[in-house]
Amino acid sequence: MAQKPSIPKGTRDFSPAEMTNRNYIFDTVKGVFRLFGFQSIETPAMENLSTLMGKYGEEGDKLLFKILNSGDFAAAPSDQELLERNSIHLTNKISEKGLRYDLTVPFARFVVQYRNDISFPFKRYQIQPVWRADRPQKGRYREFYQCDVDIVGSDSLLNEMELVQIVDQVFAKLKINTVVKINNRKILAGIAEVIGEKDRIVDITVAIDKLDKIGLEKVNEELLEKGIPQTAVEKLQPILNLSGSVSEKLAQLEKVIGHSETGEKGIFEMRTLFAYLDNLELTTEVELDLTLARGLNYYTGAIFEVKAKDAVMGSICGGGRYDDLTGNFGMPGVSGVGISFGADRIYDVLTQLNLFPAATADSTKLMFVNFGPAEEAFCLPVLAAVRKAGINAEIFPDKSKMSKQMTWANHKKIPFVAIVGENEMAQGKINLKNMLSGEQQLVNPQELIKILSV
RNA sequence: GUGGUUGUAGCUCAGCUGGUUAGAGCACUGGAUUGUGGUUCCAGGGGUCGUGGGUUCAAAUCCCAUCAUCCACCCCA
Repeated sequence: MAQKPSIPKGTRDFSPAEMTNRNYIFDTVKGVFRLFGFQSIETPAMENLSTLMGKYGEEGDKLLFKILNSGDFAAAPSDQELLERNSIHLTNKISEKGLRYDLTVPFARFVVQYRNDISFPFKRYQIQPVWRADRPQKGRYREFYQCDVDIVGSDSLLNEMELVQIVDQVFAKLKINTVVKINNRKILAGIAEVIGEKDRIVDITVAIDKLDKIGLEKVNEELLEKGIPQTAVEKLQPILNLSGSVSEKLAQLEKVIGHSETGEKGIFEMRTLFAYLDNLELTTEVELDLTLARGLNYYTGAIFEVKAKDAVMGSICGGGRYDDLTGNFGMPGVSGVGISFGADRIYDVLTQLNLFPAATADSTKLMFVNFGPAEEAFCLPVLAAVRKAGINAEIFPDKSKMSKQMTWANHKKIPFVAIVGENEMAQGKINLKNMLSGEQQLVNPQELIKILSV
């Protein structure tokens, strides 16, 4: 096969048709964000590695795309360092920038950097691509768009409530049935504390996160494998078996971890949030899921994850509260909470469920057939008038065979074609063809605009 | 990082246990219809069978390697 050009693994091109659908998602999301008082910002694709490293856990650091330093990067490391072949040390010498892994950490950096210009609480949204050096598979890309909304500088649980409302409204508009799973890192920390394995919180949460996927027995196996003592695993069992309503679950949980200060605080936060949510009219299902963990290191309070009920797909939306992210950049004591919509997974879900709207309001409505210079001269003023009336219109740029021009209009799904030749010009009229019905009618320019305006 | 799947025309794929000029549908180009697309009919162009090596009289087909791909695990949007 002849060599074909290609793009890197896990990246994609977007055709005009795909962009129409992607813009439908972005426009929907933006509309809801603005409705709740969020403002847009953008940050660069690349950040200093010092900004990104250490914020996402060990796994996250591995998945960062690093950018090779410009110039003679091979001169920087010493012979000794080159011989060591230690990738981590070497990376520090030859790369100081990386592509952003998410939008939350760059946002925290932004907040600290412009703290004097920002009036808190600061509510921003940001829709940009992020990059992860993951192995691509279904619903997983190396370049994908996140749509983030965050509030920073307020620890009110009203923010958590509004984020759930935003999720609810976005997916209601997109007509995706969803379930919002909510948990709290403080509860997870409380659990780890109570079973006497405070330092193993990551291993414990990662294991119990798999409860509905691999079942209780396998979770216990994994916990033991990771070196959690039998006694601790036993203490965990009542928590893994919790059932009932949200308040029932929380009451049972309180008996077990209530004497942990952190755990109690987590329970209080969840009670408050669910009390708020009870008073809202939500379309989406909301549940307290004590097995929800989420890998990102920086979460400290509520955590969210949203799944589409009718589609096979990982979470399409996720987020949570982070109390000290800005502290990493030298601005302690500022709490933030936010959520991120995965535009590409939402796209895949909408495709799976065939939920994209058929109407394409942004495409061409009228095309003028081109018969040559004389006809052009007649059509161009009419075309200008049509555009002035706000109607998307164009003229075929070349004088080619009519069937070619018609085929082109057809492929572009243009609903009306204006055919103007000698006969029409003699009458000062336009032959307007409806491409759906095939009907044609002779009209003057004013009538043309009137017909197309409806 | 670990395991598996698949690589044949622009796209989606067929090609049985190795056998002569490698096929189909869609797409494309031309014609039937020199001012009419979407339907129909006819004709045409387009393929180092991912790459490299091996077995064989003979390889798209069997073996090895390699690259790419998709899927699953890990982790995550």
